[in-house]
Amino acid sequence: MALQVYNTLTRQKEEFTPQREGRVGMYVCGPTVYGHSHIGHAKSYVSFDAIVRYLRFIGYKVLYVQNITDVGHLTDDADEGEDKIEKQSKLDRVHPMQIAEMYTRSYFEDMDSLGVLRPDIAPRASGHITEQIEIIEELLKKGNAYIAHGSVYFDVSKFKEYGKLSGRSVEDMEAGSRVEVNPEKHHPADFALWKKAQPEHIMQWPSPWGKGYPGWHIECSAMSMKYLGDTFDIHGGGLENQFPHHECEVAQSECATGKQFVKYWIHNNMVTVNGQKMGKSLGNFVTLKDAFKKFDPLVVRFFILQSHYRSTLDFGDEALHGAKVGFEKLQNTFRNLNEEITKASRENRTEEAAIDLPVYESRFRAAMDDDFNTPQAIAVLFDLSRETNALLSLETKFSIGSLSAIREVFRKFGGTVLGLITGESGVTSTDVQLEADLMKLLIEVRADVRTQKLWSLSDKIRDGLKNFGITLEDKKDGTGWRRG
RNA sequence: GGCGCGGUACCCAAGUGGUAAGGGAGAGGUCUGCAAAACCUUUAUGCGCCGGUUCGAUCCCGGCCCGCGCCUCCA
Repeated sequence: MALQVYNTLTRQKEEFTPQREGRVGMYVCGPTVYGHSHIGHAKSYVSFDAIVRYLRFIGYKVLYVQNITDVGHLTDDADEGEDKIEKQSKLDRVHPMQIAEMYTRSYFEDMDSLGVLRPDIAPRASGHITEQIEIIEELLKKGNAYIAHGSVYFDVSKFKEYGKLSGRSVEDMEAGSRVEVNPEKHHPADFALWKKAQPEHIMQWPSPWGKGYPGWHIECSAMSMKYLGDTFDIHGGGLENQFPHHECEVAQSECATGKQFVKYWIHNNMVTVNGQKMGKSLGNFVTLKDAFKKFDPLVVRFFILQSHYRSTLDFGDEALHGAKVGFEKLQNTFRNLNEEITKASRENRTEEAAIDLPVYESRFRAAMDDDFNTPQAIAVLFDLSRETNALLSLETKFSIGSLSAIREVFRKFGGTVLGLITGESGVTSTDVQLEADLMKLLIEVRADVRTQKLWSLSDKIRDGLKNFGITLEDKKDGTGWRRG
């Protein structure tokens, strides 16, 4: 069964076949960096992270490009309003590029915490002004755009396929228009490619049409095609950007090149809070930095992957708590398995565990092949977890070989693909080593105390450690400990 | 008004034309000094409502109700 991907362009699942065998070019709309990232960003980029990881896992060489929007994204109607970055810079009384730089760093910091692999290229819009101007010139040359008072607009009437991605027609939009039409535009659906800058505008660049700055949509066309070619395999982004942003990208790109822009469009759904969309303009958003104070970033990642990327995800404390406990269950299994492997390495065991790992592997891959169904893939991991726990609780002690085989499956699927299972040492810093030695000593002392049945003293140690965030677990063959 | 999505147990959330994954919470049990962890058993005769197609529908079709998204910036 080959990989099936839901393509917004055709509104159905399709077998995934990249244009060049073995290689995938993928572009995902990145953040506009004028504030800290929120849960919505997390859902989007964690989802695409899982997609990239899986594509690589099944053997594709993926070039993953994700832009940073640091200019041109306006606060209001796509062709009016103020530049978001510049607005924030005025509020904070610092240079716009300082705002962009600060929140770009903040963004990557949060994504790193979530275990999101960095894109291969993270181009800045402000660093690609010339590429954007080139496309605009091409569009003017071909008659797909027009100049009005120093600004340049895309002429929607010249692209008869406008609306094919979002499934709407220009006529439909006129009827429901809620926004006052910019008088410079020939048609309400026309959109800005280049905006003339007022003298006080900080971010402006010279262009054939005078000083100005680029419209929002053009940056993605310029940067994606620069690094991935005129036609590339996957373009991803949030559902709310399907229209107008992505529709405009298609229009301007295909008019400029005369070729198909993107083969597969992948849109991820929104995060809601109490059933309502979470958005910057609604003021009900939760920043990741705040969320991480209450929940481990990997718990947030797990929570996100437990629902499908095309479903909405309702963010709430109760649900997050459920995710926390479930995630810990998975981690416990993996830790216990590692401990058992350590023991097995010191003993001569020959018993093989009867566990059908290939079945787990094929179930996992079938889930991911079906439009990246991470919730189902995680369910497979839980099934494996339960069977592993059952094996570990048996009297029989299994060989290091059969235990390691199980660990490999956890590492591959839980680690490499889903990015949930990380760590398990390899490198131990001196602090970690000291901690381990101290814990070993404490546990030994407590064991002595317990043989003398001095329970209150024994519990004092356990309760005290609990206050430091360390949990002791007494098992048949000794006491284990963990953080949390 | 136009376009689109969803309504699955107490909560989160997959899914299939043949009788409902997984996680959390709850209940009972095993283990244990106790706790924690883990394991076993259990928890929707039912998948918004009403019709239709079918041997059979939660899944297909039609209608209705409710919620949500896009059509203005947003991942």
